[in-house]
Amino acid sequence: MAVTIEDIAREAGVSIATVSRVINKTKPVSPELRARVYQVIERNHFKPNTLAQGLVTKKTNMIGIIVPDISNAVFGKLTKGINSICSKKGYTMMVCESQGELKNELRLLDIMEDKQIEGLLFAGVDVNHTLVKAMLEKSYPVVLVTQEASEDEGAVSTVVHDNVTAMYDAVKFLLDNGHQRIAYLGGPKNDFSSGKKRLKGYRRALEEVGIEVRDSYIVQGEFSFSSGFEGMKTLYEENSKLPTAVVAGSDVIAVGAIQYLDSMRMKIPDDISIMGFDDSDFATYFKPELSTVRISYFDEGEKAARMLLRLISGEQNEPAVDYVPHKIIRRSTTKSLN
Amino acid sequence: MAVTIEDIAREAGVSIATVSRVINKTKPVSPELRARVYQVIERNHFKPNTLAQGLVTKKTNMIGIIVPDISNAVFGKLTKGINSICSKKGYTMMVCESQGELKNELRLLDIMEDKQIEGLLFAGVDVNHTLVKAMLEKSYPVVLVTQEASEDEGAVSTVVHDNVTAMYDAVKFLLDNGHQRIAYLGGPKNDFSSGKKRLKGYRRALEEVGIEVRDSYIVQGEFSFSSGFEGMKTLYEENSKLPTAVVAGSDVIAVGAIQYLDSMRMKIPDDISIMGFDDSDFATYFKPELSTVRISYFDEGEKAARMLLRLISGEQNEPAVDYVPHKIIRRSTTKSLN
DNA sequence: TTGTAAGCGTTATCAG
DNA sequence: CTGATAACGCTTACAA
Repeated sequence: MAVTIEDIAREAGVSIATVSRVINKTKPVSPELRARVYQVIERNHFKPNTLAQGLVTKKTNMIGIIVPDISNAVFGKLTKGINSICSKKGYTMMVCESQGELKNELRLLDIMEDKQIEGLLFAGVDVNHTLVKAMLEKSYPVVLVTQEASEDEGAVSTVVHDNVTAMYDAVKFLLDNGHQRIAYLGGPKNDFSSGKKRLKGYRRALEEVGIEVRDSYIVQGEFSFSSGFEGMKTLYEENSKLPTAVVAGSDVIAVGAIQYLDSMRMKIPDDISIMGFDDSDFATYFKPELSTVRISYFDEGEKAARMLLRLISGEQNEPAVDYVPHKIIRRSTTKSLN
Repeated sequence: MAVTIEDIAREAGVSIATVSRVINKTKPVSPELRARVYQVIERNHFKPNTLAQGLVTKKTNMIGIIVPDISNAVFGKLTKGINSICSKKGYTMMVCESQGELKNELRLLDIMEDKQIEGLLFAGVDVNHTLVKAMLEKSYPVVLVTQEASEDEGAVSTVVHDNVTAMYDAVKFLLDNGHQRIAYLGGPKNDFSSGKKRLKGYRRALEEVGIEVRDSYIVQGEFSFSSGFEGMKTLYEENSKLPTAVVAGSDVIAVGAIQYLDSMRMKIPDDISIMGFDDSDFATYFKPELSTVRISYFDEGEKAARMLLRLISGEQNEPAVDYVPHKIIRRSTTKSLN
């Protein structure tokens, strides 16, 4: 069906070796032959079969990406960042969705191996020992992105933002603005980096200034609007003494909380301050605009992709950890009490 | 390095053909041998090299996806829908970003061919003759999704929502609610399905009831917040007689428009009604909640993937066009004048 | 039911 | 500089 290197060789009156050489510029070929071969290639729209190439060279120019949820904006940005640098280097991405379930993640790790990817970018929810072990056994290098490993720390390369410090800074910001009663409305308990770590940052900031962290001020749920709404409801109903500010585990959660407060006729930020996390696109779509901590997932994707490429090329050999900066964005859902 | 079929054969004391047979269940193998082979496979974690397999069988179990913007929520949903059915059937997705530029689209079409994908899902911006021609020349079947071809209609399979009717229905909804002066705040002029077609629906609805469509009520831009903001500004400043309602080409545009009106102290929906398009996640995140026309991009992705699989399996041979339904969602940014 | 061997489309080694 | 030819890892007639 498709035209092969052999067809070209025959038509150009040379050996397939020569054709291969002009394609890959791997060894000198006389100008005349080269020209002749190029002609025939053009005329026939010849494109080498990458499967055959990969079979012998072990280079497939494909990298894999595993994310929990393809349609989630965070992973969309991340993937875009990854793509921006990979496509530039001639790599194509195979992207898969794990739903954040270990079973799927393990299966995809295998599938990726079958497909002979050259490297993998992995965004997980809880990268535990089982997962790390499986990754280490694979034939390709992997870099964790967005989530560091929860066990076997440092065993596999990682590019993340510092969740502990990011949330610490958010709380600190509120503290500096005179807030004392600050609640935490976070994501899943079992989410290592975006759940546990952020909560840790919250705790640390409070403890550092000697404020007691009360359990009734901590609500964990999902990274969703409805979870933010319900969580805020819980906070509202279970605390006779309401917090003056709440830090949310994500912008969507923050917005859900705002809507609940709105339904209770609470004014933001006058009655209560709300701080988001991520700086999603929609953070400035409505009034009051959301104060939040900005994470550039696009940059994170780029950085991770660069590291993976270094690992693939052998330019880098040891696992490394790289951090992407975050930034507190003060907008209109937070108010100073000073 | 990796263990091959030959290693397995040797260790199990059978021929590689036998191993191949037990792997693919392609021909009967005696129970004893089968068991023995399975054992060895398990013990060595053997996984056949899919490149080698693909080279001979022409089946790579990979499909391609080309979208203008990976991080755009619409395409995120679409991709998720595609993935949901493809992964179920054992297909893996290669996803690429075209930025909506013809040059890139053409290049990616080629790359996909190199990679030996079995089929392609294509989301474009203007699928013109050049593009259609290129697609038809490829070795794989393609189905257009989200965008029908702007030329050579019907030449390549398509799964879309009916943009003309969807926008027609939106305007009709407003008309039925007593609005007479309705403006259009749309996407790019050069976007065939989401731009031109929607505008066409707008015109048709108005003309049908004998309302003159005035140019000053039509503003086209980008599918972005700022474009919605600026577009609304233009509408506001260039019309002494303001519209009582505006239909937007997307929810983001609508939200940008709302923010401009808000800055002008206009009340929504009392002073002016706004209708979005897409029914994005954030449509209900803030008050007033956005009235819009719902398109289920996830379903669209699923439907398109199913069609592609049918094309691949040969179950379907002729190009077909399939429509996904839309639905008017009345929420709080539109008001009845009746 | 099992094995042998001829591809699949390239690259790469080794002579020439 | 150029050409045979042996891999690469697997499937699939064709024989046995």
